[in-house]
Amino acid sequence: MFEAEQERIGEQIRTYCQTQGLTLEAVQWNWIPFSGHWGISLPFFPIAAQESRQGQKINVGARAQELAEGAAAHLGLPAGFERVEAVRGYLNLYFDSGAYARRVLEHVRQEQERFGSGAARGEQVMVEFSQPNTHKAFHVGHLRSAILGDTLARILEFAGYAVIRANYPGDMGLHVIKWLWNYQKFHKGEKPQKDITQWMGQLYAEASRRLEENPDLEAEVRALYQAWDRREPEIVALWEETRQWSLEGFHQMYDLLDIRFDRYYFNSQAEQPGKVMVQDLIERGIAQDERPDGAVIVKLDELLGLKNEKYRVMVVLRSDGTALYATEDLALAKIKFEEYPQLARSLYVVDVRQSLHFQQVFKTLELAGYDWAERCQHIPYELVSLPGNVVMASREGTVVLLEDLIREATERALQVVSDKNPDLSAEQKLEVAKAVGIGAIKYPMLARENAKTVTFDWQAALDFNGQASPYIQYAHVRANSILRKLGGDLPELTEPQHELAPAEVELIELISRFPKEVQRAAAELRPLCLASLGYDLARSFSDFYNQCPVISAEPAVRAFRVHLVAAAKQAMANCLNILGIRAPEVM
RNA sequence: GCCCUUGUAGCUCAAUGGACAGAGCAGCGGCCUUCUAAGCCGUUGGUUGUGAGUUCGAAUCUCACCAGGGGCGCCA
Repeated sequence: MFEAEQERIGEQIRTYCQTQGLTLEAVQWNWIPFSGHWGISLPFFPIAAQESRQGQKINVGARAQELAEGAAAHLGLPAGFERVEAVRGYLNLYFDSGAYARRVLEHVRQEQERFGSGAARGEQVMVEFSQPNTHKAFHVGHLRSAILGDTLARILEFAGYAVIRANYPGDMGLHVIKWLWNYQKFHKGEKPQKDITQWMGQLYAEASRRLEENPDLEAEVRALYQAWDRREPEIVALWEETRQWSLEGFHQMYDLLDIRFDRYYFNSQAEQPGKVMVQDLIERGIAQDERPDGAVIVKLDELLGLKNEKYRVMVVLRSDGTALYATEDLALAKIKFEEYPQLARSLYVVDVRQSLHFQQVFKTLELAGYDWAERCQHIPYELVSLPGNVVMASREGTVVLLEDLIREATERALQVVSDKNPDLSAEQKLEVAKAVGIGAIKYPMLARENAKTVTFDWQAALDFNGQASPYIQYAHVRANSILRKLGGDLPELTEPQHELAPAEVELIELISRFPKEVQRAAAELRPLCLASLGYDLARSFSDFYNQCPVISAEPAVRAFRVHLVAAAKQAMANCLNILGIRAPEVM
């Protein structure tokens, strides 16, 4: 937020270093830890070490301190700062706290819900996520891609990118045929009730069970698959109708989760174009057709002349000529860039087990000469497992259905809100329960490194205490409560006339960090940065809330603190919003 | 066999290569005539899997090893 000053001082330090016969490459400012004041810090060890490497016999620590002291003397006291010190090899510059505080709060007041957002970059990014299979249940295991992808899209958008949110449902395959077979034979004419995906999932499980109990029936399923391949109108019509049911079911789910998409691509739509691309690869000698004895493959390591196996061999078409996922992924990538030629990046939020697959697909596209291949990137994430390291799988029956989880979480939240705040209207209570319940589900999936497994257990998921989203929401509500009680417009914002309490200092510091953390989260594609900051903000606000009275404070102090409360509330709201979690006004 | 990934407090997880490795949960002890106790305060808890290396400085980078998870020609 104060880059201009930092840069100017960085220049001065560089000049100072030159007078010492040293070159300072990049000025990397750090935060000053455990200071209780704001400021920026620069270690002089790298420069001292530079001298050491040039053969001078020096004590690096002592020399760093010497240089820091020299730099401090050279700088004097720059405008906007109230103290400069050299400590243990670090140069610390402390902002003029009154001016700094006013500036942060003023900035938030002007930006409001845009606070923390980056300037538009004019760069288009597609984020593909969720990819649910139609004709199947939607369980907690599917949740991570949906939530992670949605939040990444929000982060990128807020950071200044033009984001296209894409979904890619698996709407064809053996699982769909099985479902259709079971429906035709045992459920003809039935229509889904209110929990659509649950019903679809039940029918799928039933189909699997029937086939397992009586394997002879698989001949019927195969026959049906062939009918589909011939595109028999009756089958196609049934597929289209039932697929729509699934999509409606997904839509209900996304609605509950506040997740939306701009564009849907379908598995089935990439099948034929994929086969065309494979034919092209064969003709150009990139793919090898080993049919009828083998499949169509791309020998990636061999083509690249690699000695160690890395990309291995990718099968791009089955020996019977039918398409695989790989076939379709080749086409899908191309379809995306045909539709959006300006895409700077095409991201795939897909679980980590498919890392090799995506490396193969992207490398093959690169070999085929598509210049956009290098703009494709797989964003891997680990799965959601159950305690005891049990992976959720529909077939094993080890799943927690999403409907059940959402219902349970919101019911639990409703109970708590009714208990804590009985005066709210039934409508308000329900709204709060949804915000809290959904937030409690989302937060643990975001406050974790993408590459780390999320272990789902009911107790932790429904625990609304501690480091969880209800804590942040609650802090937001408390801030709102103060503002509501004071009512009316905010007084004029001036520099604080009182000495700021440590809790005020820390809170302002955290608020000021938000814009940078947004950029970092976008650059690293890690929602965790913001999940952590949101929690830190809430904790810091709670601290302030307990130590610094607002309403009962004397007028001058109150005038300043009201603005601090408003800024903190805005920062927490923006942070929650970017995570896809609602910030209620009461709870 | 090859590749990827994880290992931090009893448990779940943090920590832009930087100054004393931090939270939550669980445990124990306190705090509601004071802006919502979904909160706050106090307290207990660590040779960052092991061993080397790079660096002025390593939980973080490199290598080896140990342990868990995942992936490796027609599953998705």
